[in-house]
Parts: sequence; structure tokens; C-alpha cells
Amino acid sequence: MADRISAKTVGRLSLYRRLLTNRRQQQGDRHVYSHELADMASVTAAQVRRDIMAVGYSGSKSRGYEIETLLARINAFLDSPRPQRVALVGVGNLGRAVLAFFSGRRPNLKIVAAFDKDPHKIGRVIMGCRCFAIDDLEAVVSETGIWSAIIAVPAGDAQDVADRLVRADVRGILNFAPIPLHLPPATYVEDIDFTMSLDKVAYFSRRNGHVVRQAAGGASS
Amino acid sequence: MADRISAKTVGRLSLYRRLLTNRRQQQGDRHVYSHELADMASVTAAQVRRDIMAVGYSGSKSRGYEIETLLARINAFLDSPRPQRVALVGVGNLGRAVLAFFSGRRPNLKIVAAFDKDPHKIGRVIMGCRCFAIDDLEAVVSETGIWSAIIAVPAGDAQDVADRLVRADVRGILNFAPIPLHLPPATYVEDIDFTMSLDKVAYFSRRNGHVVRQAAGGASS
DNA sequence: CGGTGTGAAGCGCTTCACAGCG
DNA sequence: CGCTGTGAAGCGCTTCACACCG
Repeated sequence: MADRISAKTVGRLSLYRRLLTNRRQQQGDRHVYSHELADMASVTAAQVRRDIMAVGYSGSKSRGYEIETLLARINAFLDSPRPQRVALVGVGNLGRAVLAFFSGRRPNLKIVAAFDKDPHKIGRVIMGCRCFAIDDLEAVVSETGIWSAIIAVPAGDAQDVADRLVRADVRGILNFAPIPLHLPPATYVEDIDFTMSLDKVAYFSRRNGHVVRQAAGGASS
Repeated sequence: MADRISAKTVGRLSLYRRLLTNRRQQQGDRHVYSHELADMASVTAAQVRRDIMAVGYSGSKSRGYEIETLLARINAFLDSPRPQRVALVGVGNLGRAVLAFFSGRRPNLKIVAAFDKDPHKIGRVIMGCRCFAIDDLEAVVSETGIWSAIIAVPAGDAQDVADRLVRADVRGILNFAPIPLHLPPATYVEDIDFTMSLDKVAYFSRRNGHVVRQAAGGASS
């Protein structure tokens, strides 16, 4: 399990895990080759091998990787030893969609608290997640031992929310608000920007020409 | 307006446009320096200058960039001359959130048709967008002259939907389904993968240590 | 042979650093 | 002076290509 691993590799490992989990359930395969996993993930075989190297697992030279063991290795690498708790700020359309998406999916990584300023929502349980007043953010986040948060509030409120989260000791943020957050460098921020993404799609749709194999957070195929 | 421009640059241009539009409305500024725009966007000044070079605009050596003109240039570059129409497939929680997010935002880039298999939704108008039966996908998409689409269906249906979209001549796809799509290389795909993004955040939240300034589709700060 | 593991090369994007200009 | 425009350097990630093994 190597030195310091790039965000891109972490992302692909997350993807491999999902693909392998599906495959194990649907077909009963016990082994995969790097080129098979590569096809599933739409990356190259060399890429897969390098990523797997990063988690310190070695496959068999003739039968490829043993799925069970590889999955265990990836889990050990990606997941925290104890279940990790996540906060959601903003329970509008998008917040609810996010809640629905993650609800009951992974026992190890759970959204345990939601925050909103709408008094109608406060105190209710939405998709199995307790909703708090946004004024209680610092208190609840600190007490619950939450390290990661999702921001799904309007652009105008996002920076303020982010500052408060960081003050409450949150170290990583998934930001849906369409503005770049200014935060101390020790905080990890992952942005999901619908407008930017759709603008890219619209732009490259027009370039009828022929395209482009982009990597990463990003685009492909 | 240079040769062939990377997806990353296109993304940042979309961001600059939004930031400048806000700024123009809120403060009455007529000019920006590259380092100001850089701060707003959380990138370097050199990056901003390079991106602006790409759209073929030159600023004044002493007063920086004239906001009005720069915006016009970026719009001309990013937007299609005639309004561009977009389809949405899948009107679940996420689909509705996407619809809400984009509704009425940009006259030049509009979601004009939604598709779902739930008979309750078919024929209705949701967030100002007409909902069709998914069986009519090819017909409606072709007739309406739609080039771009958003996929917000469950993972299991995504590849099939994507194939049908491509058959209906869609050239760019914004894919929310958590599986990589296998499509002809002329199709541009931009993936938004909630699970992968949250896994990254969770992973780097744990690395209390100190981090990391990631670029792009991606993470920062 | 057809796999994996990996040094080395390749490539694209970002940053540096400076000429040139108002 | 301080800013823009830009060649050149730097950097990180991806891919190549091959040694080695079952």
C-alpha cells in the first residue's frame, strides 16, 4: 500500500469496487483479469494494474485477481475502520435526491444528520435522516463526530455554510453549490457543478467533428 | 480563438462566465484583472490568462479585461448560435432536482423534453417541461433536433438509454448513472458519479494529515 | 503463450518567468 | 511600475514495453 495516492486513483478504486461487487453478485466469477476490469471501467489495463498496485495487492500471474480478496483490500484501503458519518446541509430538491440516493446503501458511510433553515423540515425524519435547524450545525456536527459534509444549499449561502462546517472540524466537503469555496488548504473539497458539466456537454455536442477521450472526474468515450 | 480546446478549459470558461455575470450585476465593475478572476475561481492568474487566450480575447495591458466584452466573447465561444435543446431521461428524485435546477436559467440551453416509463408522469408537464413515454424517445429526440441529453435513470437502464440516445443522434451525454457507458468515440460523455465523489471526500477527510490541491472536474482547496 | 508488475517514456495541463506595453 | 501574452520548463498522470512467471 504505497505512499500518497492521487484523488483520481481513489475515484477509480471506488468505481472498481462497485463494478466488482456487481459482478460477483450477478455472475459467480471468482477471478478477473486487469483487461476485463479495464473494459468494465472504460480505462486501460495498465491503469487498472497501477491502481491495484497502489492498494498493495498482487494478483496471480495466470489467473488474474481474486475478486474476493481484491475487494477486501480495496475496502480496507478506502473505508475507515469505524463507520463514517456524513452531514447534509440543505434539504431542497437536490438534498432530498442525494438523501434518497445514498439511503441504506452503505453501512460504513452514512448520512446521519441533515440541516435546513425551513422550520417545516426541522425535527422531521426525511428518508431515515433526522433534520436539524441550521443554527445547530456546529453543535450537532461536533458532538456527532462528523468529518465529511455535503453542501446542497443555494450559491449565496454556500461559503458561509462551508466556513461553519470547517469550524466544526469537518475535513472534507462535497459541494453542489455552483461557486468555488475558499477554505483552508487542509480541507478537501470535491465540486459537482451541474452548470459547468452541462455546458461542457453542450459545447462538445456541437463539435460534431470527432472527439476526444477525456479522463477523470470527467468525461470519456 | 485557438485550435482545439480541452474540456477543462471549457469547464473553467463556463465558471468564469458565471462569476463575471454575478460580479457585473452585484458590483458595477467594468474591468477585471486576471488575478482577481483567478481568486474568484480559485485558480492561478496564469491559468486565467491562458484560458482567455483560448477564446481569442485580449485585455488591456493596464486595465485588465473589459468584463462586458469578455463575457460576449465567452458566450460566443461556448454557446451555440441558435438555442440548444436538451433531453432528460428519468424523472425520479434526481431528474426532478435537475429539472428544477436548470429551469428558466438559460434561454440558450433548455431542457425541452423529459422521458420516463412511469405512466403517471407521461403527458404531464413537470417544472415547465413536457414528459413523454420512454418508448417515444427516438422519435421525439430526432424530431425536436436534440443534440444533448441527461441520463438520470437507474444503473441497470443507463446503457440501454444511452444506446437509444446515440441512435437518435445525440452527441453529448451528461450521465448521472453510476456506471461507465460504452459508446462510440464520437460521443462526448460527462459523468457525475455521486458515490465516487463521496468516497473521495470520505477518504481524504480521514487523511487528517494535510492535503492536496486537486484540479479540475474535481477537487480543490 | 497470456497473464502481472513496473521502469521509463510520453503527453497534456499548469506554472514560471519574462518581454513588452500603457 | 503592474499588467497581459506567451515560450519554455515543470509536473503528474497515463501508457508503453518488456522482464518475469505459471
